[in-house]
Amino acid sequence: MDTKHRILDEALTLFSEKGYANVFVNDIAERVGIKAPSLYKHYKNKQAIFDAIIDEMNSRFMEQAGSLNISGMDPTADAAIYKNMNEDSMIELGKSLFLYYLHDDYTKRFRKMLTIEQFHDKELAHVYQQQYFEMPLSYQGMLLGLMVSQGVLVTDNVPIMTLHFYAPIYLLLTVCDREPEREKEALKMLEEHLRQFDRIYGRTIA
Amino acid sequence: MDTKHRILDEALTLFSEKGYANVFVNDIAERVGIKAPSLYKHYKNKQAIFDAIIDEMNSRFMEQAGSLNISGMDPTADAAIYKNMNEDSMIELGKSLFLYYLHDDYTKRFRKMLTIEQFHDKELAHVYQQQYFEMPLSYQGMLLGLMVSQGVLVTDNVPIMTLHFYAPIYLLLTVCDREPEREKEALKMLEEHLRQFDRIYGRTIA
DNA sequence: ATTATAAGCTAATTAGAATTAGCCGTCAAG
DNA sequence: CTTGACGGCTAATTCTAATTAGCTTATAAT
Repeated sequence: MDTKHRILDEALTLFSEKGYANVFVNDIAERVGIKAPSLYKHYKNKQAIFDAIIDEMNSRFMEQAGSLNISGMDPTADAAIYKNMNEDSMIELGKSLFLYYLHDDYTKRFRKMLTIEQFHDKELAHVYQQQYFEMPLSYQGMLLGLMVSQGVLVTDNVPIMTLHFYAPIYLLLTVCDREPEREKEALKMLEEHLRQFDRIYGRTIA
Repeated sequence: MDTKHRILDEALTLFSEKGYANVFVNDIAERVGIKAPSLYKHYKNKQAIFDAIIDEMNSRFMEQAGSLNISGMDPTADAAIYKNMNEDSMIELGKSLFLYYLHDDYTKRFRKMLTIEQFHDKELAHVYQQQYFEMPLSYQGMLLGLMVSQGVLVTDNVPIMTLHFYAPIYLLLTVCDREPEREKEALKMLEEHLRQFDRIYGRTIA
C-alpha cells in the first residue's frame, strides 16, 4: 500500500476511535511513519483526508451494492440458497453475516467513524441512513419477500418482518462496537433472535 | 434558571449538535449571553462543564430508574394497565412513549451527545449501554414478563421477545435523531411494528 | 547527464481557542 | 456604611495544532 493510501487507512482508524476533531494531523503522520508536513504532499489539508475517506467509501459501496445484506451476492441467488436451508444453517449464515460486519476491518472502522460524525453535516447523516437503514432494509426486504412468495416464510407485511429481522442485528452490532467484550453475549442473543425469528415467521407456523 | 444551569443547558444543546470538540467555550458563552471568561466563574474549565452535564444526567436517571420504559412508573402498575388494553390503545401507548423519548428536550439532546461522544472514553460507552440497552431491556423485560405470566402474551423466551419489542423502537429513534424529517414515516413503521408485535406474541395467537 | 517531479524533512508561521489576570459594580450580611 | 463574595467585563497570555516555506534526495524520463 502506498503512502497516500496508508494515510487514509491510518486516518480512518484514528477517526473511528476518537472522531475527526480529536485527531491531529501529527497523529496520523506518526502512524504512517512520516512527519506531519509531509502529509501535505498528498492531501491539501486535513479536511481533504476526511473527504477522501468518504469518497473511497462511496466507491466501495458502489461495488458492494448492499451493506448489511445476506451474502453480498444478488438477492435471487440468496433466496434460492435460503429456501433449502434448515434452521441451524440459517442461524450459521446469520451469525457469519453478523460477524463479517462486526469484524471486517474497513466496514467496522467506517461505521464507527460515521456514528461519531453523523451529526456534523446533513450529508453524512444521509450516508449513514443509506448504509445502515435503507440499504439493508431494502435488500433484505427483497430477499425475505422472495422467501415469502416461495412459502418459506409467512407474513402479510414484508417490510415490518424485515424490520423485525434486521433491527435486533443492528442493535447488537452497536452494542459490540461500543463494548467489544460483550461480543459473546451478543452472539448468543443473535442466535436466539434468529431462532425465534424462524419460529415466528417460518415454516413451523406456516 | 440561573446562569450556572443556563450554561449546562446551552452547552448540552451545542454538544448534542456538534460534539464536544467542535464547540468553543465562546459559543456557549454567547448563547448564555455572557463573555467566555465569565464562564470560568462557574466552572473550572470546559471539561468541567461536560462533566457537570454527565453528573446532572446521572442524577436525573437515578430518579427515573428506567430510560426507555413504558410509563416511567413501576412495572407492576404498567403491566396491570397493559393487561386490560386492546390493540389500539397499546399502539397509542407505544407511540406516545416513542414520541416522549423523541421529543423530550433533555432526553433527546443527551442521547445525541452520547451518540457522538460514546467512543471517547470507556465510561461514556458504559453510560450509553446502560441507558439505551440494559435499562430498557430489563425494565421492559420485566413488564412483558409479567404479561406473559398473566397470559396476555405468549412466549418461552421473554428476553428475546423484549428484544423484538425494543430493537425496532431503538432503530427508529436513531433514524429520527439523524433525519428528523422522517418522523412521520418512522411513526407509521412504529405503528405497524407494534401491531405486528401484538399479533405475533399477543392474544390472537395465544 | 540533466532535469523535473515526487516525497520527505526541519524550521517557521499563523491561527484559533482556552485560560488567566486584574478591574468593576452590586448587593446582602454584619 | 462598609466589606466581601459574586458574577460580569476587557485585555492579555499561553498553548496547541494546522499549515506554509524552503531545502534535500531519489528516481525516472528526456
